[in-house]
Amino acid sequence: MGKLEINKKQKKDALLESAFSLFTSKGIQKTSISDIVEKSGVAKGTFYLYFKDKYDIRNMLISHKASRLFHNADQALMDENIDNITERIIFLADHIINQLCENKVLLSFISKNLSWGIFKSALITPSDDSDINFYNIYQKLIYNAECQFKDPEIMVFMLIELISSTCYSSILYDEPVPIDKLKPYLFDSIRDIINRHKTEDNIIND
Amino acid sequence: MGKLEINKKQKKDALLESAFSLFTSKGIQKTSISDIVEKSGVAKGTFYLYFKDKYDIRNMLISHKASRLFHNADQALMDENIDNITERIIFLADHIINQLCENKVLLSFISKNLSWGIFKSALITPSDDSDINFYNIYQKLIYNAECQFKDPEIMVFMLIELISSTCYSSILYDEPVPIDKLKPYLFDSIRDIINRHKTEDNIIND
Amino acid sequence: MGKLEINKKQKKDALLESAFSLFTSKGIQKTSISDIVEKSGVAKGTFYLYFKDKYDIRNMLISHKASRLFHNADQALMDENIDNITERIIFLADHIINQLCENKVLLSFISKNLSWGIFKSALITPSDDSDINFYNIYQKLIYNAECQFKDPEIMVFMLIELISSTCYSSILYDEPVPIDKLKPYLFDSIRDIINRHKTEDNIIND
Amino acid sequence: MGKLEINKKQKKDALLESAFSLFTSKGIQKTSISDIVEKSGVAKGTFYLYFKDKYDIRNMLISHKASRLFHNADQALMDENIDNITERIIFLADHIINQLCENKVLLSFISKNLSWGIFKSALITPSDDSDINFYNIYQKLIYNAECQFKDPEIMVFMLIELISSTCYSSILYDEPVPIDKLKPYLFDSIRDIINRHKTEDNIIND
DNA sequence: TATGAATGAGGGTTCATTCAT
DNA sequence: CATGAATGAACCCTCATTCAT
Repeated sequence: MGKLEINKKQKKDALLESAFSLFTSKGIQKTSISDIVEKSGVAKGTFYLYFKDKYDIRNMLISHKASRLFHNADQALMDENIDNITERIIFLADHIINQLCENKVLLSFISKNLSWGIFKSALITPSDDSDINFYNIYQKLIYNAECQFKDPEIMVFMLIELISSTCYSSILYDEPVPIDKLKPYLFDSIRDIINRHKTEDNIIND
Repeated sequence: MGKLEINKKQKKDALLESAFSLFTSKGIQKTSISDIVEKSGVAKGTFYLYFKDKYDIRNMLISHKASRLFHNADQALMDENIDNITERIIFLADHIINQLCENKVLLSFISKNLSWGIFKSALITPSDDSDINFYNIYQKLIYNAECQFKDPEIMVFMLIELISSTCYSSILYDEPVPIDKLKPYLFDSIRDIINRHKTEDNIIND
Repeated sequence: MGKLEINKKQKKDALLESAFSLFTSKGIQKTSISDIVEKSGVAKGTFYLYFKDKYDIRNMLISHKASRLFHNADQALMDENIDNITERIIFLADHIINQLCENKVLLSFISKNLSWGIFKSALITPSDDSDINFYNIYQKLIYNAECQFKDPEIMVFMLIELISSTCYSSILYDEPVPIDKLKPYLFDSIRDIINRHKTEDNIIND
Repeated sequence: MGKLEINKKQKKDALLESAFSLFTSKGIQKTSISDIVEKSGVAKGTFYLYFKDKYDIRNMLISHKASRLFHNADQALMDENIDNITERIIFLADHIINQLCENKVLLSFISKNLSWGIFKSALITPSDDSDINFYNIYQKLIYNAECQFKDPEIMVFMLIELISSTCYSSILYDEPVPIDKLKPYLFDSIRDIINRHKTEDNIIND
């Protein structure tokens, strides 16, 4: 990579990092492009060399940050030896929840956006610097499962919506209870949802 | 109520209705106070006699509109004769979902805001023109139930988060499936969540 | 007129005068709205209370200034006693040319714009503060003439285009000759054009 | 011409052609140097190796395009056998008008600029790639005429101003009438102007 | 010669808020 | 109470120009 290319990457990364920092500290609406370039130490025009507008940089950030969450969880799953699909999903959920507990600003940033719409648009399209995306993980899980599902897409949809919306309030505000108190109930519901989608000859009582 | 007071109420109502219409048609961010007062036919300064800013009027609207949803569902429930608490909750959920299907702009307005945080701030505080609020309905349901629950607040929290976040995508975008296809799965999950919270001596198989 | 209305008129007039001064001294392209409001001593937002943009204020100025030119010439014509339509037109042309000689910045401002297109859009629509417009003068001239014309609109068109485009260069740059040297030729051509449009039974040798 | 010189000429020509295309399609004001270099497929800095700024390239274009108009008309005139100076001028005017009718974007580009000022600065100075210029044609016409003129420069000035300003409106907007309806009147006026400039012993009645 | 990333001043425009009427 | 003209800071974005490569 030439000197110039390194310089460009540094500029873009500086803008992404500054934007993330500002978005999470003062909110997207209150963050201006002036704020971002000032924090990045580049000129205003430089922003427009790399991004269309504020929402362009936001989408890139969400895509990037969210795919990292899933990638990390998936990596950790590989080190475990869990043969049960239900427990594999629980493991992934738990791992992601734990990452979000450690990184609350990230949670508040992607939180409400980490729902179904974003999966289709952001996670399927691989981010610049890696081949990881949510669909690889999803397919590996479902197709390698020891049992069959009916409407697996609905199942995943319900899991993601339930997990993301309950965790947001619980992790960030301890409302209605802290995440550790919520988890048992949440994992029970995850199991219920999965079981409801198993085809009849595979029902496993847990 | 004197002529002057009626006049004041008319102005405030006009502002609320105009704001709702604009918020739902062009979004809150893109709606300016100029827009609101112009549509209301009042002067700009008048806005500040009734509301602090744009977000003040938004909160009043959410509170008002959401409590109407629950109130309508509760009224309809009274006409039915359902003795089973689980099915009473299902009935309420179904009724609210149907209202939102009929009124998609309302859904997109309160949608993501119709989560736990808003209940505490908006629904508990009774709105100006009625005594209805969510807590009345909640208490009537839980305390008159034929069985006992452990952690009922967590149960309600999970129900609301699951319902509101899945319906948003399903009703508005038919993603991942239209609401009619989602409902069976959703109601099953609601039943599961409720059953998980019943104290052991009350378990009812459904 | 209330105090407030006087104040408003003063603001608008200040903006118009400042804009005219700047347009004529540094050109329309180089004049910014910041320049105009600064010279007017009003806030930037105030500009947008009265005008849509820079070209809106330009059009108002052209319309206003051009109609004044014709009005002045027409007033002067009334004091004369010229019964010949050709010489009445020459008198008007001469008077307007003289006004433009006295006011070269005005010439350079409306100059190239003072052509056919502008008559239709700007001069027919009466300006705010007077009923004068070009069409009144035009009709008075043509319909009260002692003779008839074929295609009078083409005649007026050719006269205006010839006069305005030749005077621009001659008055402002003495190119190819100063206006006083040009006038005899110009007036001869005006007479020729008018004669060409007289219906046959009215030809007057001059 | 070396390979390098050919390359340079290609770059400059690409810039000129791109600029002309953009100037005529979106206007000079709205065309940026970025637009020009992008369309040309050269780098931004390269523009400044050949032109000072946007107005520099515009002037070169006007000069080049206008001289082609006159050159074409003059070439066509040579194929004719018109011994009358008046009709030779009419022929040239007609030919140029016809070229402009065929190429309205060219008309709108040079239109209002095709007046006296531009002849001195643009047409007298021969363009890079040809010896043609307006003054050759002018001198050939006047000095080879079968009669003498007084103030021939004023005559040409008036002809050009009359023709260019009336044609602009008539060809582009059919205002006040389409060019075909205007031509008879215009050519009559051209004849009148020429006749007025003939020295007395040469007057030809037409 | 040629490049194109970087600049940053300056453009037009919006709009929440104030306050004299 | 109600008005709406006035404000002016702040916004986003463009683009001519430079200069290290």
